[in-house]
This record gives sequence, C-alpha cells and structure tokens, in this order.
Amino acid sequence: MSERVELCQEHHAHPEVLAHVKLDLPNEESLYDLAELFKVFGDSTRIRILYALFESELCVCDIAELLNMSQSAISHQLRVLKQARLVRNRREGKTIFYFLADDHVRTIIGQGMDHISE
Amino acid sequence: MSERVELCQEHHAHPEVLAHVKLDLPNEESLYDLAELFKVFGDSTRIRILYALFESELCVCDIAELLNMSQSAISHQLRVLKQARLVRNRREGKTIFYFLADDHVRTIIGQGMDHISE
DNA sequence: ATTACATATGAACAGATGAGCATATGTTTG
DNA sequence: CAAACATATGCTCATCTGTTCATATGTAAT
Repeated sequence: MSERVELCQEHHAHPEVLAHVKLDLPNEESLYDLAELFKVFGDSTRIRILYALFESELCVCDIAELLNMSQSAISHQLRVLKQARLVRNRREGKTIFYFLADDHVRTIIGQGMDHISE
Repeated sequence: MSERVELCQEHHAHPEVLAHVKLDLPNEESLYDLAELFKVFGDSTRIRILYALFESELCVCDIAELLNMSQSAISHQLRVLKQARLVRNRREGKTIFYFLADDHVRTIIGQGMDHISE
C-alpha cells in the first residue's frame, strides 16, 4: 500500500506510453467487478451448470442428478450464479427452474472455449 | 463420488431433454480447462496487468510501478498468465517484455465488461 | 394441521490461492 | 571475474472457496 517509486533504474517503455496506459486503466471498481465476474466462471461445477442451462431451463434436482452432485452443493452454486446475474429462476409449485439470464454467458464461454482449443 | 439416483421424486424436465443436455456437455477435461482459464481472469491484479498490456508491451518493473505492486507479486502473476497462454514475453538484454498472446484476451474481457455494465 | 417434497441456508472443515520475503538465476558492464 | 541490475522462484502465512452435514423455509396434498 506504500507509494512505490522507481522500481526500474531506467524505464523501458517511453514515459508517455506509461502515462497513456495509466490513463486508460478502468477505475478500480470496474476492475474489481470484472474480476469478480470471471471468478464465477472459474469453477468447473458452475461451468457445468451453465452449460447444462444452454439447452434448457432445469430444476435444481435435475441439475444435481445430471452433474452427479448433492442438491445442497448445486443450490449453493446456483446462488453464486444468481448473484452474478448469470442465471435467473422462476417457481412452479415446489419446483424452481433456473435458466440463463442473458446471452453474454454464451458468448463469454464460447470465447473461452475458442482460446483453449487454440 | 457415489452414484446418485433419483434425487427428484419425479423429473421436471422431460427425460429426453435431460438426455440431450447430458450428451451435449463437453468432456470433463474441456470443462476443467475452461474453468482454469476463467480462474486466471478472476483476479483483479491479473485483470489490471492484462488491461495494461492492451496498450503496449511492458517490462516487469514498469508493470509493477504502474500497478503500485512489488516486482515479486507481478512476476508471480505473469507466470500464471503465461501458463494460461494469455501473455508471452521476449527478452531484450536484462529486460523482459510481456505482451498479449492473442486477441481472445481482448474479446473475453470486452464481453465481461459488457456484462457488468448491463 | 400434518406430512412429504423441493429448495435454501448456516456452520465447519479441507484445500486452494495471492502476496511478502529471501534468495536464486540470468544478463550486461567494467 | 565481480558488481549491478532485471526477473524468477521457493517457502510461508493469512485469507478465500467449495463441499458436506444438519436444519430451515416454502409449497402442495391428504
């Protein structure tokens, strides 16, 4: 947290480039939110849930069975996904159906897949 | 890890939908790799490094100064970014310049930004 | 109202993760 | 070769995260 000065003896990027880069950095809050968003994608259970919802809305117990995990574990993760506004849900009697909130989810995951498959 | 059967008394999605969803899930390895990739984006230090590299290649000490962090911390994170093949580097004498590996980085971060700004 | 079912939630615990510190490696200059 | 500089890396620790277990909430049927 202390001010850091002159880490390099001499700068390697031109000072005006450094100044420009500094100006173009989004504000701290956006950067934090962005990292928080990607953190949500950074778990294979949640990725699997999202993929499952690509096809169709599903209730909690169907997701649990599909992924061979406990109802509780899935419920906890759905909560995270919902807080990140990646999924939404609707109630139908005792059952609660979850579905993708919007198309950014598909796009982001798609780009990720592109990257890992070179 | 035990086989889980009939979590729901009755299924709420039609069985053929469930079967279809199951078939369309990517294999375990891809899902794992994808989560690993997003995990890398899920840290604000790394996001800030990537943003800095949007503009221009930079050496380690310039990044450290720009983000007001220690050389060690930056070096550790650059290692993570490099392993995920999001950045590459080149040596020029004592200095090592890091730059974005490809354009997926920009696209993925861009989509993330779109999402958080509604 | 009581029971059964679907989902949510709080506490706890094991494993992962990021930063700091000290130090090692690699490169250039004298 | 020695000294200085730029970067990398091993270790440690505090913190965060995901799952399990037990239990609570909400809904429908009898």
